[in-house]
This record gives sequence, structure tokens and C-alpha cells, in this order.
Amino acid sequence: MVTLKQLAKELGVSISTVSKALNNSEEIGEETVKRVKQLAEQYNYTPNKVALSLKQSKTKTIGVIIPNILNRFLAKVLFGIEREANKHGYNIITCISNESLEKEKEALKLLANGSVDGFVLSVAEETQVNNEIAHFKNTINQGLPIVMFDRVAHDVMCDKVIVDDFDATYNATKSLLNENRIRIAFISDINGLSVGKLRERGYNKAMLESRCEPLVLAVKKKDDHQKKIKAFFKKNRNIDGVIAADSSSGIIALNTAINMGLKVPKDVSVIAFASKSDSYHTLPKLTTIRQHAKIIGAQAAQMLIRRLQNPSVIEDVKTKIVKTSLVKNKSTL
Amino acid sequence: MVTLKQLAKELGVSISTVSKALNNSEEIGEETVKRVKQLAEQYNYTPNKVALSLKQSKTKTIGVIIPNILNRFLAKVLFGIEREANKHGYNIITCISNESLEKEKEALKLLANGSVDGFVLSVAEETQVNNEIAHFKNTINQGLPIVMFDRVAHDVMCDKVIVDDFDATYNATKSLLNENRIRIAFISDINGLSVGKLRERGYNKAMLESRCEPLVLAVKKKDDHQKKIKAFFKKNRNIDGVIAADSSSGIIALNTAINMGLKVPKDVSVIAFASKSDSYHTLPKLTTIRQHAKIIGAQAAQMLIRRLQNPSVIEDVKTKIVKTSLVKNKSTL
DNA sequence: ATGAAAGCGCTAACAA
DNA sequence: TTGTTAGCGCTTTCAT
Repeated sequence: MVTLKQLAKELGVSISTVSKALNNSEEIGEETVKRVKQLAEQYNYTPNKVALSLKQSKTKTIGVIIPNILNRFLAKVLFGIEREANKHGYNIITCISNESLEKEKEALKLLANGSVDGFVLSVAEETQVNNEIAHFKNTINQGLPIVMFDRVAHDVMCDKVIVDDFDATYNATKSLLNENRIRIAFISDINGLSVGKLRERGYNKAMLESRCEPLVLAVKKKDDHQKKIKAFFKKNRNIDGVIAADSSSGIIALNTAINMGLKVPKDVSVIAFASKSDSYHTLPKLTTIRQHAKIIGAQAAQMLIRRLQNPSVIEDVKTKIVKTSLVKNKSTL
Repeated sequence: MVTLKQLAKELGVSISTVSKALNNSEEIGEETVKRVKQLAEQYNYTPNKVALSLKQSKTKTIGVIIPNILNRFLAKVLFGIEREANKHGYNIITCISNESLEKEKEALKLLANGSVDGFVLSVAEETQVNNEIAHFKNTINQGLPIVMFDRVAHDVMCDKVIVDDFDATYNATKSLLNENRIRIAFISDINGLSVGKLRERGYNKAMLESRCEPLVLAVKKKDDHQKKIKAFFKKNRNIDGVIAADSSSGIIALNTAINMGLKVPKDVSVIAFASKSDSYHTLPKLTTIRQHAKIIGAQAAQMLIRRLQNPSVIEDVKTKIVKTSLVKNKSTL
């Protein structure tokens, strides 16, 4: 890498002259500016990012902590964050907590040493279960703002971007009830998460309002989803609707129903939290609750960057709700 | 953030004493070391990463450029890279090229300004189509090593980690031929990629060896996969086997076959490049070609880190092949 | 219009 | 055993 020093030497001027010339300072003579820029161009000079960061004590880098990159929703949010960050000249440095509290703490600590200007993160499962929040508060107190998305810690004062999980399942369940379904099951493999609980509650509310009895299957990560769901269907022969809190459960439920000789949507309707491409993984195509992951990511990044660029203004923390949409396909009437 | 300066001041010693004490230098008195460490602990001191990077002209950060984070395979590789990097004290800074040559160039340039010590990347589709490699060569000439994985540019001299794509489909096709299938189709939505082509060639070779006529369906990203595949099945009624170059095509092919009243695997066998969790998205469970994405990521990271840590040794570039495995499930005989 | 110098936080060679 | 100093690459204030 070429440095200002080398350019200065070759041009026979001082370092500061070169710096000013490249930054279009008024102080420098037209002729000099031209010479400097030309040589810089020739040598393909770019300012050293690290030196810049040190000097200006900001890195233009956002730390992103994701619980699980294999989760399609989270991957999509990451995509949204990256794109938005890039648009504003920020890079992202990614850590994967793997749903572990310990790794989350580590990542936070590791990056809070000057590597990043702030964080966008979704809380790890273990963290939510143990309700740990000290590490978040610490980080914020160190002057590093955090924006949480999807899985948030409500007791931490920071900006948040969430989904209307409760309303989403409430409305989805309602829509099945309107199809005159009465034995609607709720299947979820994210029962430990805040969002999983909200989704279940929305479902419950709708069911109880219509005097239908809730019927819930909580699948665990280590279970064989297919077996569990098949057994569940066998035990509850009269199921005529399914609300799935995650895409896998939804896809498997639909395919299992068909495998058991049921007609979808004639005998059973299925709705799942899932993405567009997931909906192609079943025949008939799956009716989905879309979370607009990319928008969530973009919003979160935006909130963080705003805060970074107006550090003086002590804004109140905000919580944005990105509404889901129910996209009807052929797995419902 | 506390700095050495502040600690030094409070302790009434010089900055270098503090630095040495914290780095367990032999030079410093036992008593002093204790005092320094205690105060550092109390103030939760961590060395400023940026200053360290500047001083040592290495960042302990790896730049990762991924064409598409929503691709499950690539996401999994990213996971492997991150974990391996972390193990060796490296962070990763992620850019998503979104299959665009321009973004790939940009990312490379942006991070080559001192932000990272080297790159792990998979080549964007557009880059492969246009066969552009100058930006890679530039980066390497600047002294930043690159390790490519999966989609590699063969004409660039650098370490590579690839999959035995050709053999994988050759063997998979053979295994269907051994089931006495004779009308085996190849379905792919990655026809533009180097790996897609290799997969097709492996299939072709096996078919021709058995004097069977190849039958290929190339789906485009923007197509409605379900429609395309259904039409394909209708046009070629006698298909008795499918090799899919990507998981989506495989899942959709299997589900479509069932939807059309065919029995899987009795009438049609299906094999696809896909992950374990994908195999649960069909009933019967999908027979898959596994790429061991995490291992690929870990290997790539390892190769880069090795090179970074032995900069003097000019090793020859290496290409590692991570073998796929054919995991038989219920979609084949 | 140009340059010298200080300083961001850290390490390390050298001096005391 | 401890401190001084230089320097990593850059910006910026203050001379000149």
C-alpha cells in the first residue's frame, strides 16, 4: 500500500500538503493539487482505513451479532443490514453467537475494543432463556449504541425493530376460522424464543375468542420433525388447519398431511411463517406469513447509523414494528 | 474506553511500563505488574484494536466475500469460516457481492485499504460469466492473499477449496443407473456457474457411458420453478430418475412427481445437492449429495490463516478437494 | 501556498 | 527496573 509519506517524498512536498491536496483543501495551489492527484491516481492510492479510524476514533464499521446464520430469516436480515450499511459507507463485521450466551458476550466484548462504532443484533436463545442483559447494558454504557431486531431484550433501553408476531398469528388463525376450520393446530420449533411465545399467544387468543380449543405441538430442535408431526396428526385425526411458527414445521406439516392421504387445502389448511422461496417447496404452494426480513435489516441498520451520525442528540429509544403480511397461496381456501 | 495513558497517569508510571506490565514483560517488577494489572482489571481495560492494527500492520481480520447469503450452502460455508477464524483469534468482515462483478470489485477494493489481512471468497456469477480476473490478481499483487472456495477462478494463482462436483454427479447418476433407471433427467438452476457445468458434465458422462440419452432442464432464476418442472415432467412422461444440481430443484421435482401421482421412489428416484435439513422437506426424505459446507469454510479459513502466519515462506498454491458424500434416504431405491 | 508538529493508542528499541 | 523516544498513517492547527 502506498502512503502519503511516499507520495510526498516522490513529489518533493510535505505530507500535509499531499493530504490537503487530496482532500480538496482550499489552501493548496491548483497546480500542486493536480500533480498530487495525478500521482495518487497512478499509484492507486487509498487512505489507510486503520489510520483513519485511529485518528477519527470511529471505524465506519457496524458489529452484527446473529444467533444462527442458517436460519433463512436471520440470513435475510443480515443481507438487509449489509446492503443498508454499505449504502452509507459502513462495513459490517459479523459474529455468530450460535444461540450461545457465552459467545454473544465474547463477541460483544471482542468488538467493543474499538473495532466497531455500534451493534445490530438479535438476542441468542440461551440469553433469552436466562434473561441475561448485563452485557448489553455494559456495552451501551461504554458508549456503543445497540439496535436489536426480532428477538429483543425488552428490559434493555435501546432502539429495536420487531415484528407484529402476536397480531400475525392472531390474524392468520382468524382467517382459518373464517374458513370454518375448528380444529386448528399450532406447530412450533421455536418455543423457547420470545417471538415463539408471542406467536403462540396470538393463536391462542383467536382460538379462545371463537371458543375453539387450542392444540399445540412444540417440536424440539433435536427431534425428528417428520416423525413428531406425523405422530401428532395421527393422534389428532380431526385437525383441519395448521398455523406453523416456522417454515420447516409448515413445510413438513403440509407434506405430511398429503403423505397421509389428506387433501390440502380441502381437508387441511396450512399457514406458516416462511419466505417466498419456501412457499415453492410444497405443492400446493404454501400460504405464508412474510416477515419482510430485508426491510427489518435495513431499518435496524438505518436506526443505528442515524444515531452514530448524531451522537450529540440524545434521542429517546424507539421501537419500530415492521408489519407482517399474509400472502395467500394454495394451501388455504 | 480506558487507554494506557490514563492507567499510567493514575498509577504514576510511564505508558511503556504499563504496556510492558500488561504484556508480562520480564523487565517489570513484580509489585508493579500486580498494581498495573489490578487497575487494568478494575477499569476493564482492553487494548484498542485499531491502534494495535496500525502499529503491527495486521488486523487479524479476514475479508469474506459471498455471492449470496440466502444460498444455504454459502451461508453454511460462512458459518464454517467464521468459526474457524474465531478459533484462531480472527474476525471476519463480510461483504455480499450479490452475484455482481461490480460489487465484488468494490468490496475487494474497499477492504484492501488496510481493513483486512486477506480474503476468503467465492466468485460471483457475473464474474464467472465474463471471466474477469484482473481484480483478483491486483489484490494478490498488493500482498493480500486470497483463498477461493467452491466457485473459483482457475486462472488466478491462489489457494482454493473445491468440491468434486464432476465425480459427485457422475457417481449419483451411476447409482440411479444401477437401479435400472434409464430415463434420468438432470435439473439445474445454476447453469451459468462453473460448478453447475461440472455437475452437468458428470451426469452426461455417466449417461453416455451407459448409452442413455441425457435429458437436461435448465431453470432460470426468474422462472417459476414449479411450473417449469411440471411442464418438463408432462413433456417427458417416462422420466424415472432425477439428478438435481441444487436443493430447490430437487425438492420441487420430488414434490411435483408426487403431485402428479407418481410414486417416489417406485416410479421415480430423486437425488439432489442439498443439506440434511433440506432432506426433511420432502416425504419420502430426499436422498442428497452433501457438500460438507462447514468443512469447506473451515478449510478455506485455515489455508488463509496459515499463509498469513507464515508470510516469509513462499508456498506453492494448493487446491484442496472436499469430497461430497451421497446420503441415501427414501427418495431412491 | 506550504510545512512543521502534535496527537490518535500502542509497542519496542534504546537509554538511564 | 523504569522511562524516553520513535513510529505505524493520517488529519489538522498553527506557524512560516
